[in-house]
Amino acid sequence: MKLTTRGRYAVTAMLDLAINGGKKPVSLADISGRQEISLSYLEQLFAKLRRKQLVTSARGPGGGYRLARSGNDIFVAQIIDAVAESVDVTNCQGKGNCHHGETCLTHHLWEDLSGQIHDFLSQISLGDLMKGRGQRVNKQHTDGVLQTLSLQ
Amino acid sequence: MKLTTRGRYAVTAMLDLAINGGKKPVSLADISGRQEISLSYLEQLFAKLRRKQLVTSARGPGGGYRLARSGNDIFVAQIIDAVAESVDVTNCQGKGNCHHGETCLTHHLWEDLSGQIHDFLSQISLGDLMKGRGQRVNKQHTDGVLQTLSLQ
DNA sequence: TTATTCTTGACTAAAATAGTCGGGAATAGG
DNA sequence: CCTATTCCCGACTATTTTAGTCAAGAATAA
Repeated sequence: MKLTTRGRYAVTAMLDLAINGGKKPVSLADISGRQEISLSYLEQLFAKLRRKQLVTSARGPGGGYRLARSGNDIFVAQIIDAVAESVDVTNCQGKGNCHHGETCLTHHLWEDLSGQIHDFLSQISLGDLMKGRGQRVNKQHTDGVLQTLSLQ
Repeated sequence: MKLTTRGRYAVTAMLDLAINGGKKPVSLADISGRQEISLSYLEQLFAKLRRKQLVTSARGPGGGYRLARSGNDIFVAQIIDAVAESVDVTNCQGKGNCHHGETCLTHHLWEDLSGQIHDFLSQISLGDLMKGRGQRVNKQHTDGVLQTLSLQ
């Protein structure tokens, strides 16, 4: 899990799609205009989003992109994972010098931490972001964890 | 808030310090050896950690670094913030074309999201990471949010 | 038929990251 | 005092990633 402007672009573009997408698909040119992201760059991002089946496409005039499913079923973690290469965590693995040492300990701890962040972002959907500003969202999770998101 | 290997290095190094730091300070050479991080690179990271008062230093033979306070009072978010430059979020602000538009909306939503991640990482201390592997940590927060961290 | 829009791949510029190098300054121990 | 150790600091470099460009092509609605 990497958090950079790239992921921000993708989330922003997907949110634009969620907001402006009705029956008609939304063209990248429109998103590019509204969000001030380069068209060609958007093309690269949406190629990845499509491969991960987060959006569907339609060519030709009046074409564009649609969310592949409801915004309530698309989560921020999925978007970020789709556009960002996964972090390489193969730093000490396979080497002989970290069998029982500290390296692997801290290494795994970081992996766990990264997993926590991932889980956290897996709980926030595009729908949540749309409900958005000035409100509070309470979500009950399967594992009984109560998470209060202040999206204000 | 950016999550890259740089932050991982810093968290790893600080955790090494928390584990191996007793009465004696820990030298960067030791950390470099154990964690396989370049000494000069560690020097850069610790210069920032010191400026943010997360560690204290002692020069000369037998010198090194110490945690500035208990590991229970040093949080992952503070470490990452110390070594990573803050993300520039001044993309649309100050321009005339985003007064009431979508740009500012999504922009702020991302800011909020970033804040959520920050809050999340502000709840995990070095002490939590040390208790570590194979356990579960329950933390009760001031705002009444129950957060279950599985550090396994 | 044509304009529109996605699709793809190769390429480039700029920025961030990771790491190097060399010279200092402080200080514990002899 | 001398010396090895360790932090301290700034400049520099190589590599990788990011962001963006360009060009050609395929599908399709009107």
